[in-house]
Amino acid sequence: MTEPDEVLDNLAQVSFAVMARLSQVAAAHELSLTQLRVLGILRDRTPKMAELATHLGLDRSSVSGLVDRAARRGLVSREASRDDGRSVRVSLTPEGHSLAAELTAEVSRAMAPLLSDFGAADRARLGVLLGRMLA
Amino acid sequence: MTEPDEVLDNLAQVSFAVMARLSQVAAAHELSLTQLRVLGILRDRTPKMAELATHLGLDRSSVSGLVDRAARRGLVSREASRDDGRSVRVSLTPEGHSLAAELTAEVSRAMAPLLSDFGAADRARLGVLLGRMLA
DNA sequence: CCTTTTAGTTGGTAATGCCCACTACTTTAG
DNA sequence: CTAAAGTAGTGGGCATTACCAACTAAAAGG
Repeated sequence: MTEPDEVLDNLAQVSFAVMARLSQVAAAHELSLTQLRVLGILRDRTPKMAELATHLGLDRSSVSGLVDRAARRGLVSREASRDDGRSVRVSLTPEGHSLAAELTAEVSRAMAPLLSDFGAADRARLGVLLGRMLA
Repeated sequence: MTEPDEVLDNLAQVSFAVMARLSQVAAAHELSLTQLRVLGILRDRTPKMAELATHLGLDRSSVSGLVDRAARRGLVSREASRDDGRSVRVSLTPEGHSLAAELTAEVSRAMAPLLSDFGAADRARLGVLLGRMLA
């Protein structure tokens, strides 16, 4: 009998639940999940295209189009690097910043129900365990 | 100051990490994440199209194409319901079943590193906490 | 019956994300 | 210093994803 690993199974299930909620928040603002991620990443970074691609786990060419569309909406802007004439730095516009802030709040609100019946101690425990997974 | 909720933040991060690993497994078999999900769902179910759509959180029309492509690869098959001439039941072919089994194993293998420095007690604790989120 | 609801498919559209080829700039060698 | 090799980003071509709206076929209700 193939004993399914319950922890991993739950982890996958929870991850899908999280993604569903994130997608919903994104969709409410006419954004894809990836665009949401981009805004999240740019909230405290100003990476080159290639770095952004690495963060997202995507091909550089995919990020080109992604940034194109975000720029067309006035959410991000490209600035040429002065130290390297090839690279481009991507950053949030003021508009992008305020949207990102709003999205952060909405994401928290959307995810909170997942922990609705968690006390402070359990939340803390979970936070620590999840944190160790990111190490 | 916007105090970021660390638990939720970690949860989102971990979820993205899980998705990345799942996508990798899927891609290694020329499947999308959604196709992987379909195979997972069909492993212990034989739903109608509409039920499958609900499970995936997708539009019925999206599932039509999804099943089309999976069927073209010989992984799933459609059978007309006899009790309802409109509905269609989707099920795994033998080929789909063996692929699904293989994928299950690979998914476990791909996700395991996330818990590499977890002892049995921590794994159990995490499993319980995650399980409560799914209730 | 005849109308309304339901199941599924089809067509049209936009976005995603890959690979490959290309340009432009940098770096390294010779 | 110049030629070759490498790196950054873009663009085209492609299949897939997923939406909506319109459609066909079957079922249910009046």
